[in-house]
Amino acid sequence: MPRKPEYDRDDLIARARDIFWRQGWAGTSLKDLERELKLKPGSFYAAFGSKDALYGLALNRYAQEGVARLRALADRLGPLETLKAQPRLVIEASGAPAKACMLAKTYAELQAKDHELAGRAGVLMSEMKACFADLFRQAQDAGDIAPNYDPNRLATRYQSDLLGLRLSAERSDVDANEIAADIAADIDRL
Amino acid sequence: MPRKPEYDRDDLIARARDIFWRQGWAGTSLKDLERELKLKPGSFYAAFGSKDALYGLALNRYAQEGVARLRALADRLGPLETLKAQPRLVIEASGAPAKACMLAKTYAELQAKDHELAGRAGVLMSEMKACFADLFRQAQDAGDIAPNYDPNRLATRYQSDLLGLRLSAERSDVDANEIAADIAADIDRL
DNA sequence: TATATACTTGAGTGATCACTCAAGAAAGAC
DNA sequence: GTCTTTCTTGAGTGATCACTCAAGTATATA
Repeated sequence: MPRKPEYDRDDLIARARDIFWRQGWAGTSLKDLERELKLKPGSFYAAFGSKDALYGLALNRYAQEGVARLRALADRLGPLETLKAQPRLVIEASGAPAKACMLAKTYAELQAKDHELAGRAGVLMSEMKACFADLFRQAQDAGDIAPNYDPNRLATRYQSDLLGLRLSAERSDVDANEIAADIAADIDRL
Repeated sequence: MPRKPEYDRDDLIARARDIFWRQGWAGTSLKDLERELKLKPGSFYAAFGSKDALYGLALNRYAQEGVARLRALADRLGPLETLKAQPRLVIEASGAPAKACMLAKTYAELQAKDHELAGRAGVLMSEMKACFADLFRQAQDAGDIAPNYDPNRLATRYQSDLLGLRLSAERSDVDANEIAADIAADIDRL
């Protein structure tokens, strides 16, 4: 009997993710969202409940797609080449609204407030770290990386490097391609 | 003839820096500042003009003290040992209000808005990068680092690594000491 | 002591914040 | 067509934002 919504919910979440990713949590007002999503306040709150709830959905979507992209890459290239390619790919992503990692930006912005979304971002970063550790482990099993390294430690350092790289890539006075190449070169020395 | 202010301006700037550093630009309200600095709005605006102006002073102070600390360290340890010690020191700093770099947090938060303070943060990061490049150059001149490396490129990568390290150090699921040790170990391999 | 000068105080400004809700519009079920 | 259900609309909520300003207070100089 009911009427169907005029919007595509998944599409709205993806668009919201891009806005939040670029502008941050405090930097994005409901006015911004209403304008970009073409939703009046009533529809917005009927659909998502709150700004924070939508941010949470956007964050999950961001992380989920990141993991999916990494796994797809690993299926094509194998673990070692994936780890070597990721730094370059992550700063090339031409359609992305920002170079820096949305999880890191969220964590940095909201952690001091003990905001629930910071906790969520932390968990998602941890899951991403686990993905990297898996790849390092697989590369080790394949004999591409010396067996004396601890894959968890490698993953921790690798993720830290990626966070730095992606933040640096936002700067105009930094050649992020050089950093990406140097990170990839480090993988080869393991 | 006039009356003297009851506050120590330098001390207020340092305290404001700590608040901004921890909570960010949007995350710090004038109420926060008035409470922590024990200043009524009238005194605040007479002293600093605006929230942004005080943030600018705090940012300059942050960068200036960072450079001073690095130079002092270099005088004691020499360039190579300074570069090796810095990662550990920067995440140890027990009195600091946050592990992450205030310049990076400012840049990440405000760059999308084209805020003047983001530009300032970028310039200050660039100056810091130049300091690192100087140290790499000096270490090269001293024969501690092979001469075929480009000190500017080393500095870019090093700063990127430090940004990642300092962001990672805010996370409870990451052992930042391991990352710091690994960054220092990288210096030794040059 | 008298005066000039600046500092302190805090109520109050308009703007914007996230969010609500009642009324109107649209579409499937009958 | 009629009814029921949901979606859309947008004016309006109280709270908080950065900021102002006039009145009161303290102090160094004359």
